[in-house]
Amino acid sequence: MSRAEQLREVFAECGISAALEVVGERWSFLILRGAFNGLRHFEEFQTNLGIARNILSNRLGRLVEHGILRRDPDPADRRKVTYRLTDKGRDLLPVLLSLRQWGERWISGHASNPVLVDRYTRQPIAPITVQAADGRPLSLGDMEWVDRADLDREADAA
Amino acid sequence: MSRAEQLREVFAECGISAALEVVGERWSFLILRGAFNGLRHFEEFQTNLGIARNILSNRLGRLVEHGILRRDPDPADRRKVTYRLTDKGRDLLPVLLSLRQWGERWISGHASNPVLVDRYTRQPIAPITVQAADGRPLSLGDMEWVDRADLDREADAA
DNA sequence: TCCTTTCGGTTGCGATATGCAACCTAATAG
DNA sequence: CTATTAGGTTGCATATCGCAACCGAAAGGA
Repeated sequence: MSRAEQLREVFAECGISAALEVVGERWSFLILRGAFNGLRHFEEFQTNLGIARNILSNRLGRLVEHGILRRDPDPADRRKVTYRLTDKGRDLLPVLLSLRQWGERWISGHASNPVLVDRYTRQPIAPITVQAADGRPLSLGDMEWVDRADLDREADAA
Repeated sequence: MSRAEQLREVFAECGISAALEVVGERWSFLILRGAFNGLRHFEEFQTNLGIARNILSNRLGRLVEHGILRRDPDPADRRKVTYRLTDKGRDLLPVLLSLRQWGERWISGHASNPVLVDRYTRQPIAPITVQAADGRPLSLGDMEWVDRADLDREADAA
């Protein structure tokens, strides 16, 4: 396989493409942010985010389809529908938070409100970093992209 | 300020909105992924990602404008232009990696290739997690959203 | 009971973004 | 001195988006 073919395959099967298929549209992240902040109903999302109703409808539908939100009727009021995060959706938190921290650091220049704190110590959460298996923080210079086949071969040789 | 006004302000000034203004378009993340994987030239991005040339041109321009990529002429061949990550761009790595890990876990179902390893131990990097200031991993139940003013008041009271 | 409001949408329409293919200019290669 | 390569730009068709108006079912109020 040529270098070019290899790269093309890499890009096609990468988890990033897969993830972007599902949450890549402009409003998806903002809807998820809303859900993490406690929004549950259509009208709440609409008025708080300022999103067009048809787009919101479409995005909520997609997120439900992909198992990121669950859609349930509200038992107390049958007009209402509640949207809430599934485990799959909740697992997007590191993505949202790292994006938020980057935006705070490099674009808006200050911490946003509200702050996400450790419930017990009341300390804000730490910046999200890339770490080694043992927990050491890694910077780009400490890391290397390795083809999985090569990595297996290294392991065998050792 | 009403609860609704408060929330609306929260959403408008949030780091996520700021970040999405810059890297929120569909192809931006994929271009950045390419840059992290060593792509440098227009034609490399175009053939490897399969992106339309006009869109690629536009996105590269935007990323350069926002200081995420640097655009330099290639000293060896004056037809060529090299695009490379700035510090601001490199700092997006946690976002890219957490998105990739999520896609691998919940969509494609398997680890992508190539693997990012610790250069010295040859171990793949750890899953990206949310941690407390002291490094303890936190799950959603361990955390709480707090208004910054309230948090300051708590600190004063203590 | 009838009237009004709320909720979660859908529909129509114009503006915007996207993808594709052809074309262009400068620089290099042969 | 011709062909090829690199990095775009242009035109055109299509897809997506945002806005505003509308809708049906369910509550709420008199």
